[in-house]
Amino acid sequence: MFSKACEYGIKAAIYITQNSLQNNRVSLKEIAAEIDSPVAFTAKILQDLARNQVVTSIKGARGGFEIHNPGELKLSQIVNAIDSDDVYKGCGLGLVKCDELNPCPIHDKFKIVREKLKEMLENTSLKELALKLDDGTTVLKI
Amino acid sequence: MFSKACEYGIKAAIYITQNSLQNNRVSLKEIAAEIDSPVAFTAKILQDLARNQVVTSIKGARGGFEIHNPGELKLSQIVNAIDSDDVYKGCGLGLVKCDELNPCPIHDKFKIVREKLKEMLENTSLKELALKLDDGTTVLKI
DNA sequence: CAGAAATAGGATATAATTGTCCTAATTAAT
DNA sequence: ATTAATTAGGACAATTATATCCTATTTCTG
Repeated sequence: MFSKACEYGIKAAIYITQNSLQNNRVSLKEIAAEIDSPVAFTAKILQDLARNQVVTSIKGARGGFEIHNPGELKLSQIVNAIDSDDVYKGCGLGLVKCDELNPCPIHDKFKIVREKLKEMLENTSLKELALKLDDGTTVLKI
Repeated sequence: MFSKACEYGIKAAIYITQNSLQNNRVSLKEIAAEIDSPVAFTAKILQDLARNQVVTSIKGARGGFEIHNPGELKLSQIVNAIDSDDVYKGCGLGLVKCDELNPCPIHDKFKIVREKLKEMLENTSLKELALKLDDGTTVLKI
């Protein structure tokens, strides 16, 4: 569904949020350890998210990553930054010009799934996901 | 969402169905032309679908592909054969052990999407898709 | 039976994704 | 100021997905 990069990106963002809510800045190393991802690859993804204003990066000693508006930041912004919105907006069969007027055979049925996904990504904030980690009802690893 | 191979596979299967419903066997070349896919790559995918009993292949001159039970064949069987059921059964964040007891942060919300997708794939037959092509309300190309 | 038309399948090529390594730049702390 | 800790980013390596090419095999047709 999502690329590996996007999965890492979402997990990283949730973990950063969890810490930013406690005014705790976290380092790349810590993030990668916590979400069980390759350090250097995660670095690239975080650079990307920083360029897209999803996370704020602070360079230098005691630097790291923060997220300032986790209540307003939605999963869709991360997916968009890393994968593109194709996963919840594009045609299920990859047709470039598939739309209501020229639908592919699975258009109508797939639309329902896509809408659900879109709705879910656009209405889920990083903050609510981080809080569910905090209370121990969910996990980021294994 | 689906791999390119899977998209080609679905399109090919729908086109074969459309022809099998008229007792018309179709060749690889014709299929690839009709769904706008690379011929040799499509051949591999059809081999795969044949191994998985989705399509029947007939070798030799006047050979080609057929589908015998399009009313019973569901999209899920194609997706399963080519991609695997991960797309509609696996964890949204790629966690191997994500489940009701040990859910990832997006588990509950993602589950809804996944179920919709599963339902859609398991309840959509090749026959109904082919009929929608026949009556001109849908298209396979562009 | 010979030849042509088709699928099967192995080998290889290309592109995209994932992952690693090294150096540069930045900043806090001493 | 120097050093240590940290992110940025370029270059490269490995893996997987996509695509091509060639030969073998099968089967219909004449």
